[in-house]
Amino acid sequence: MNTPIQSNTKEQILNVAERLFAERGFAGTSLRSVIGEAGVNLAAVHYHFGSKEELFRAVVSRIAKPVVAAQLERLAHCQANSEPPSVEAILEAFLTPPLKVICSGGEPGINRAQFLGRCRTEPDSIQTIAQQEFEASEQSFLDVLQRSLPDQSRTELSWKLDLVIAVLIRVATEAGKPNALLQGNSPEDIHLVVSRLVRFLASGMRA
Amino acid sequence: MNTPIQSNTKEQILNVAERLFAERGFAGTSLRSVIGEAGVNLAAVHYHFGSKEELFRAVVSRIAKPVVAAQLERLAHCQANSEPPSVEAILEAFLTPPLKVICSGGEPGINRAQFLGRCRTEPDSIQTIAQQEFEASEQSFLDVLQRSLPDQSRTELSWKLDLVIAVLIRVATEAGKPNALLQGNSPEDIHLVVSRLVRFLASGMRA
DNA sequence: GTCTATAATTCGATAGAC
DNA sequence: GTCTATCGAATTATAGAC
Repeated sequence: MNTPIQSNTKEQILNVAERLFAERGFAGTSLRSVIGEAGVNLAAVHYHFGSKEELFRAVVSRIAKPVVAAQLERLAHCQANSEPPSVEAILEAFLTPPLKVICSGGEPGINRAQFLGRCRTEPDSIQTIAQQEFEASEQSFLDVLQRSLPDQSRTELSWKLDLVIAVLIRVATEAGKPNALLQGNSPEDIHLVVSRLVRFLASGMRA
Repeated sequence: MNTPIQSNTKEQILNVAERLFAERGFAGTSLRSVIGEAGVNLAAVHYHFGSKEELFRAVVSRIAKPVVAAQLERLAHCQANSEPPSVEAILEAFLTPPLKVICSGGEPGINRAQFLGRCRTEPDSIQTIAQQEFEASEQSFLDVLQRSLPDQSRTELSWKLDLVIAVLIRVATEAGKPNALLQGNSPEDIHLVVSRLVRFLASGMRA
């Protein structure tokens, strides 16, 4: 069984890049600072990722992929129960996966939350990269929301979902801090927080 | 009249620091990059502000002071009309001043919005500095909210107000972009956006 | 004082040996 | 896959003409 051992260089770079991007932002993080802490060669970054932007995209993608998959699965599940689903069910499907993934990671989890928050204050060219990774999910949720709230324009639902995401990211970034909404990372903790957020947001979506 | 002319060195440093902190974050901004663009000596920073952290606080403070003052004035005004005021009136008093200040500045206004967004993704030690500058206002609004919504615990109102701020900052940061909620900066634009946000948030505050 | 030319640095990216 | 060496672009600093 000569299964080629996956070098840990790639993952090492991703781990350091995730933390440094979270701490210093995209422009503030040089590739040389990443390879320094990761203990790898500069050329390895370009070999594995191609460019700094693609490295950034890979960091986003590693976070986004399981989240988006879980969101779409939950969305399909609640559509199977009723079509269109209630606003509450849609919000629950949207909010639960990111909170689960981000909270179940300990120290790296905090980095990921901070990283996602950072993405939204980056210049447009970078913010777009992050946006693209979550776009498929957001469009699907917008489609279902549109059917659940047919009286509202796409534009209106669009900025409302954007504000839902702002709330979600704030909760994730603050997780674990004193007085934060989200303290532990047990399924019960997450379920409680999601139901509170749904109550906080659902009527605003309808308004 | 030997009134000492206020050197513009201090303001110059503040202007450049505001922009660089917004673009690169606290850690990503070196004092040398600030003094470089400001055209002043490194020692001037320590003379006027004492340290990099205090410079950061000064930048926050310059943004926060007029915003907080206007918020408290509006809060007092709506308390004069009815005590306790409605949730809608409280939210309107809270949201209007920052949107006005941030939107009426052109290019620097965008910097300020981005800066405030950045603050919330900084490490705790830095985030705390920003928090302190807005604390007086937030406490006052929490007090009034508490009387307006006596059934909810302080803790509950606290995280809800925190999410209101997350929404506010998102709207400010996105201002002017395509599909953004806030496009222009006329009083009518701002009033329309505030009323939409109040509708989006008010029922969630009560839930 | 202001402007231009250029030297020095930093950074992302690539080629080629191993 | 990893390394050394180097390129080209962008930025910053300095020198010198006017």
